Amino acid sequence: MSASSSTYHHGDLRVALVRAALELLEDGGAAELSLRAVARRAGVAASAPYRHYADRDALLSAVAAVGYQDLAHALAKVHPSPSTPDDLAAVAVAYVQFALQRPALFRVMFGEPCDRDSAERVSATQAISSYVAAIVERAFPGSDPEALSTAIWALVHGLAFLHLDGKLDSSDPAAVAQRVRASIHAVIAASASLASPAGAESSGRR
Amino acid sequence: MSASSSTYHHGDLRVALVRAALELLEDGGAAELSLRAVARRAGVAASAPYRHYADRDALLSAVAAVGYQDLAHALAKVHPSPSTPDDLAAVAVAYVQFALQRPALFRVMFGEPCDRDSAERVSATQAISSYVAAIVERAFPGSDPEALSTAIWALVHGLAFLHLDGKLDSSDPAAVAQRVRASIHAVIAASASLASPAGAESSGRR
DNA sequence: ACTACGATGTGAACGGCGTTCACATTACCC
DNA sequence: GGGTAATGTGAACGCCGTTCACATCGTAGT
Repeated sequence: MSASSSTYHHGDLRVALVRAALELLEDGGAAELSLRAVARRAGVAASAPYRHYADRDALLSAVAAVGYQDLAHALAKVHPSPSTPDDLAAVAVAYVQFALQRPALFRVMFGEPCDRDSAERVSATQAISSYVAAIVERAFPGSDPEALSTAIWALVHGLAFLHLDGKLDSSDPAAVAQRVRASIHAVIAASASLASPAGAESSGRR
Repeated sequence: MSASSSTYHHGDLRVALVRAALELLEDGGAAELSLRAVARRAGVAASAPYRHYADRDALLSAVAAVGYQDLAHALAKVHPSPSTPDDLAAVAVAYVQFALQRPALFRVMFGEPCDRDSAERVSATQAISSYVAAIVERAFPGSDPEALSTAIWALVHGLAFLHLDGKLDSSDPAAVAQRVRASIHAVIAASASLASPAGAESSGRR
């Protein structure tokens, strides 16, 4: 914005760098995301970012934090408070679509052995985890929320990565969505049958 | 081996490079895996690898191919022909353990936007896919093998990545195994109840 | 208003990287 | 043995992350 155009001390390099990095991620692979390229795009010298970020990983963590917020927003937009199996499937489709539409950002968020200590990352992870757990508890009140939410998060996350890496065909978005829904519905049917004590013999327990 | 020790044209640089790369991956992060470091470890000039591999990605693909074989071997060792839900859970635990024990190699295999055209990678992917599908068909003959095997592969793959990235605690191997088993059993119970509602043999727990 | 100081940006430099190219060396075929 | 293709070498290019001395700017204290 023009708010900072008159300053020769760039104004707000900290956020400008994150924005430049996001722009590079959008229209180019993650391979082209170098500190020097980000600085170039922001119009500063290659050494300027070090006044605001300790190293490249610190900037990447800030970028990832924005990614987590965007992902959370994309999921929330599907349904404010998902509480049925179909809601859950829709959220899962949105998760995978986010990964496929912004693959480079998704890899920055999840792909690399990043800083575990980054508070932003840890809290974002817990946010996702509790978000999934909340859906599971609403949709399947009788189930073990711990195991079921872990399983569902892993299932959705795995679907995203397998499509991203070309292990599953991602050329047709509709087919991808259908595949995600089919996978989710399998898990969902299971938990439903376990939650309702009516068909006791169907669960095969004990 | 000493078989190639007398040749000044190194003998078999092609496989020596892959072996050097694997050694570097084992006792160092994936970050230290540079072509120059691999060449150094193999005792040749930095440009020598280009006589055998088009570029760095080509060498990485060869390394990944070995990783796929190792993974297949590790899974087969758990059970030669898994056909019950418990067998499937054990295979899933082995999959996640492979990822945690050889994280750098696992990332090379699955992490990056690698060459899709590499025949080795494609066939290895199909091998894993059909392997999972075969287990599913044996264990759940009445189910939709397509959807169910996709879901299970994604579930296991997602569990591996979430542990690898620290999104799930991986400090205690036993706890990890328990978590994997719990997740798998949820899905398994569902498909079993769906596949064979009549013959409810006790397939729930070990 | 002037000055001193801390915050911010610059440019050059270091070593490492992937990759290329001309050149040297070796293995193999006739 | 001599020619040829395969294989390894060393230097070079441009890019990378990172550091450091230095320049520039906003601002607080007087």
